[in-house]
Amino acid sequence: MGNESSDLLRGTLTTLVLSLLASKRLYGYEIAKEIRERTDGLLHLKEGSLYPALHAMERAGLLNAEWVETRQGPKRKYYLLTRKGRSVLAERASSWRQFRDAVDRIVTTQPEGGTA
Amino acid sequence: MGNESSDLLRGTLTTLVLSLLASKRLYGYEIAKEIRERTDGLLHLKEGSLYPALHAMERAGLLNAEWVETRQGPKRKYYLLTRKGRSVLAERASSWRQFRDAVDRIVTTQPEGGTA
DNA sequence: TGGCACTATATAGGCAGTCTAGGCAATGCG
DNA sequence: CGCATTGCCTAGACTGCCTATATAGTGCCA
Repeated sequence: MGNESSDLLRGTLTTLVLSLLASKRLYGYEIAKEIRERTDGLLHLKEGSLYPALHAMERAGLLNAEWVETRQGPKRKYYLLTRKGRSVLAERASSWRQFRDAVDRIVTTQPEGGTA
Repeated sequence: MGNESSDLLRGTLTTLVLSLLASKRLYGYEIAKEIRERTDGLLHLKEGSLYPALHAMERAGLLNAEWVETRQGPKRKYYLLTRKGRSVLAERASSWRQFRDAVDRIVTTQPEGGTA
């Protein structure tokens, strides 16, 4: 029945990215690393998911991008929230909490019961 | 960018159904209703999602089904957890909590910041 | 009698977001 | 030189939830 953690991630990835970018500008590779580290490896979005998502968010006017040369290594594409991105983040974060609480209302309840 | 609440649901639907069936046997239509009511309409899985999901879970050995005639109206197909279903529920519920906490570690943090 | 709403299950086909798998380029290290 | 790491990117596959539709029995009301 598919990859569970990918499916859980679905619909949350955008919210996660927006949340990280709320406090400081980050580049793609860094976003992936942050999420991995801040969740002890539990969440790790693949680059094949992240970059297209970033592009979509940019197209949707949620992010602005800016290329930055580095002294060493490849150049980085930094992203930061637009005003619209900030307001979408607020909505998204709110729906996440509602969704989370709704699920908890059903899942966290664990009464004893018989087995078939 | 698609239907957000559907995407959030993705990967959780199975867990929700298993959770409900942990306490008592239910039929499909009833499951949908319960979830809608217990979450004040916030979560409502469509029949086109629910029935195929139930079939898949049955095929996977998580549920047993049993047809029951009713005095009035169409007959109902009641589902109840198998032993395997119960153990999968335990795993699923656990990953849900881990996922939930991981997301909260990133999303719930909302520092002030400038806008682009 | 016809029409509608509700209960109840079911399926086919579509959509979209994540993944797999690959490519490109620069740096540093053994 | 080969390899790991950083860093970005894309095409195509996968898959689970969706829309839309079908079937069928019941009850209600005009």
